[in-house]
Amino acid sequence: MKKVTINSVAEYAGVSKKTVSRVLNNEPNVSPATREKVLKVFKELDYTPNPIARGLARNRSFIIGCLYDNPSKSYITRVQSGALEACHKHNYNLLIHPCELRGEALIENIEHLLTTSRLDGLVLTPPFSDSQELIEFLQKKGINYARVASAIEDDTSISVRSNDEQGAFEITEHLISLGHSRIAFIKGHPDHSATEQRFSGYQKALAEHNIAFDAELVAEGNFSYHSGADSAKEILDLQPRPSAVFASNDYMAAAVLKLATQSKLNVPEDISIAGFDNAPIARHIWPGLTTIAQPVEEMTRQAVEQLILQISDPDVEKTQTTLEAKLIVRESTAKL
Amino acid sequence: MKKVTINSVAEYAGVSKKTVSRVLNNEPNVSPATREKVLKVFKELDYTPNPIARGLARNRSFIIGCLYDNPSKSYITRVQSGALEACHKHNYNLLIHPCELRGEALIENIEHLLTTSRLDGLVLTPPFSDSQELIEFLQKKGINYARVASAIEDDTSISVRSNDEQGAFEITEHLISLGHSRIAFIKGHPDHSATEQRFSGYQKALAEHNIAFDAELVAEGNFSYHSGADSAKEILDLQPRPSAVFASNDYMAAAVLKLATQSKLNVPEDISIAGFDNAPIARHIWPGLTTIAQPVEEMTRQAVEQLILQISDPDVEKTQTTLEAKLIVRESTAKL
DNA sequence: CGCAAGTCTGACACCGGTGTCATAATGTCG
DNA sequence: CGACATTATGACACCGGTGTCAGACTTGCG
Repeated sequence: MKKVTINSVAEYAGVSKKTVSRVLNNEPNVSPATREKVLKVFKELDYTPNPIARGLARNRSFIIGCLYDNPSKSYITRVQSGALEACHKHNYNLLIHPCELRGEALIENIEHLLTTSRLDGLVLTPPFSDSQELIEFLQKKGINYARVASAIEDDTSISVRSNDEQGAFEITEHLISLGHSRIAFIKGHPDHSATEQRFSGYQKALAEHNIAFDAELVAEGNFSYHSGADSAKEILDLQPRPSAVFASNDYMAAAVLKLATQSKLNVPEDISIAGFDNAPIARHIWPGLTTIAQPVEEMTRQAVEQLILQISDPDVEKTQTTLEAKLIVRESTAKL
Repeated sequence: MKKVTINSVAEYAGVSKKTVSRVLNNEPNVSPATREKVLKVFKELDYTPNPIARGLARNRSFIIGCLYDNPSKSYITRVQSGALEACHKHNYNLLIHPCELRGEALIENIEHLLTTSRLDGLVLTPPFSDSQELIEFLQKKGINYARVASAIEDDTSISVRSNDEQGAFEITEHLISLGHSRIAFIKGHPDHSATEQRFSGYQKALAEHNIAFDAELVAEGNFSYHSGADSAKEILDLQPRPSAVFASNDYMAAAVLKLATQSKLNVPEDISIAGFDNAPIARHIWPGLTTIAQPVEEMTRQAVEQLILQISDPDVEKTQTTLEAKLIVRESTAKL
């Protein structure tokens, strides 16, 4: 099968390759007759323009890279789905690149990524959106990027986040309003800025309602189901047992629920459980988890939209947006 | 910031750009002194080769595309993870492209994908790995591809699958060995070849043990949690109620479990439930689901390995591989 | 020492498109 | 109908690399 290039099309149609290029890009100043003729040749020869050549000439790849290092599969797919929506709308594609924040080779890794594929921009999801080192590197290299769900204030980059502190405040307040005062808390991964935000919301709600903060009730997790299971063990063994548990995400909350159920505790009669994120698992288990719905897709979608805007016009102002999180009450929390 | 190209490096180092290119690609026939000199200039100017220009000259993008249309997030992330492992090993990157099999615009969609990004190859996951139309299109276009988890026999393409029929047979036999004979079955999505395979394994196990097949016990699902919930309703209302349910994947099984628990049935005492896939949810809920572990990552990894081999040497033979599925017994199934 | 073989290097075309600019063809208007 | 604006088209350089090939410079060996 012979390759069909713009040259063969031009020759076959009896026009210059520039004219073919004009038809290809719907540029003006081509007579209808010529345009028709060229379009017919496209069909006849089954011509497909070469995106690489195009990219070289325009210095664009129309590919956005998505960086993540996150144990939650559902978070990742939600991020991807939001990013893809924005990409496809603007004829971009999405390349995914999971890697480890802690690997000392992070910068090398990203450098290698940029050497093997030219990317027009990068979406940084937690914990990368919080990595000062990475951000400085990208700025030095002049790579466009957008930060998703980072609490770091920085008006020199595009950033879309949701109000984690407020969400954590609300769900803690929800538990308090049900009569709970002995509320355990499971923290997230220390590299994520959301971890501090959620913890702070929990503490503020306690303070607001004059409940003394008790460090004994706080367990260290890292957002993974497994870490939730470990923390659950600690918490359920406390004397007296807390009447409610607020885990920093739904996976850890699901782990608490599983262990509680295994231990013959009834949820929510014996203990209330709340999560965060509104991951699919929150409604796939029984009882369904009371949680905070974070607009992950929407955050990522907006971030990528902004990023693409930025790519096509570097002078556009870089905006910072904060979206609202929403309390979702299901069956896992009840009156004390 | 001025762009650093191979030309500026060559000029600065006082050599030809071809020599720079040689150093870049570790080609022989460069004197150690020259090589050192050029490498030093790389550092000094902070030079990064342009992957697009490279791609144009070599007619390669070093990007593999991954096609999917699957409601299961965990399946998708497992596919991605296997594909990424193989890609990174060979310095390829992965571009993801979810799209709808049923959209009448499938071919156009893929054509557009190939027009916007030049991909060196495509991994087809179910249901695309079963789409004759797509496969013919790719062959016509001369695009390399590999098929994952398709039951279609076709020795002209790379294919890696697991033995779904055998897996379904084993899990059904497991239920039978526990004393169950009234075993309900929830089918998967009709577009996936696995659906027929699993159904057939179920039927064969029944036949093997002289249990009459009863069409009333079969519900139509589509692999989604939601469809599982609908089917669960039908099944739990049957008179007499089946003593076991085998759902074609874990999401649908989880839906059955949730509805059963809500209906005050004890699992597995009152009803046994089995799934398929060993998705994370199978061990995140209580009781844990008895299921079949499919080596999804490994299948995809092998498929992409083969695909990359194919890309670098078109004469390599296209292989078909079948991997084993494995029964995992958890708490959701018990003696009648 | 002389010649063949091997090592290094650069000139130049090429990959398949796009941007710039000159020029030809056509249209407008007094 | 001539002067001028507008539209249509192509020649050519260019994007930033790689492949081919020729020529200069070393080396080995009879």
